Amino acid sequence: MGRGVSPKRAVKPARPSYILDEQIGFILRQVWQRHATIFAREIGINLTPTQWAALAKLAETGPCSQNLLGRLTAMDVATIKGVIDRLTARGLTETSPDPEDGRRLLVSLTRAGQQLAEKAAPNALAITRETLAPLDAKERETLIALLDKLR
Amino acid sequence: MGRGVSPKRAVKPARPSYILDEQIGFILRQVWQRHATIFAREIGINLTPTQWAALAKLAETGPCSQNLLGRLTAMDVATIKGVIDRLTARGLTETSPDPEDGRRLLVSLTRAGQQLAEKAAPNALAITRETLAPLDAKERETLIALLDKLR
DNA sequence: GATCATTTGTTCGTATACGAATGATGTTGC
DNA sequence: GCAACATCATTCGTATACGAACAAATGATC
Repeated sequence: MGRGVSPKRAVKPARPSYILDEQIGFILRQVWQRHATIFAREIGINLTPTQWAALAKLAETGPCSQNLLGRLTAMDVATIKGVIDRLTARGLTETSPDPEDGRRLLVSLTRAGQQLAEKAAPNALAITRETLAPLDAKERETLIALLDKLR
Repeated sequence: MGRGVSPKRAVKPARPSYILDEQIGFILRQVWQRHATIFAREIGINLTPTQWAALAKLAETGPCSQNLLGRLTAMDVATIKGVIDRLTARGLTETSPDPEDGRRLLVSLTRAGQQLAEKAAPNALAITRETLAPLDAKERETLIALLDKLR
């Protein structure tokens, strides 16, 4: 049925209106996956991207409260707690109550955490480079600028 | 130590070499997060981006094996199994052994799944539009082209 | 200074993610 | 036909993610 009805335009080829592979969400997911793969291979020590974000941010800004660290690293309060719990269990971070605010939990790097952050930073930079390797300098700049508008 | 050694260039201002917010991985994470937030608000039905990817792909290509569906939607075999299990429990997909290959588990949309996919597709397109709303047409095109190189 | 709203942190429940190990089934080479 | 290999699916363990509900501490307001 529906075959040869009219010579005018027949039935629409029924091209599905939604193509997953063309959607920005799916593309972002795949690009992130590729980056995560590169990260796992190159970071050297046993660290996830999230754990590294927390360590790097602590190294960058010094000790801060757990929730603030979560905001600085774009993590939910529940997520940052899990991350810090695991880093603390590994002796890379330590926590103490904030004397100035009884609600806050101050998070800081241990010496081991500091040393690891220093050791891993070059690898992390290499990961950034390798992720962007398919692009030339101008393309990299353009991409970052465009993504910045979508943050 | 190292203080006032030479008047030539003194001590480097110790600007940390690794700035989290400038790294492509962190930027990608934040952009993805914004997209996920838009998705959750706009998709209408109770669906995660991953679940929608599975439904949309099934609607696009018809029934296929669970692992192939996972590859088409960029999911690990363990992940796609969880997704299909939950979609099947909700009556949106169904599975059956492949008569041609005893290893395969054929996944297909139920009628309810089909109807939901049709109903959600416009919302999904709107999500894509809203995610890219901060960019004009040319910028959108450029961004997609650059991200495609990084997939 | 008592009340109310905010902030901080914890916990629970659900849903991705993915590496690794395992077992069942297919395919290929010989 | 069978041995080596690849593919498919399941399961386990660990680690994000995040909404929601909760309790403790703080701040704002009158």
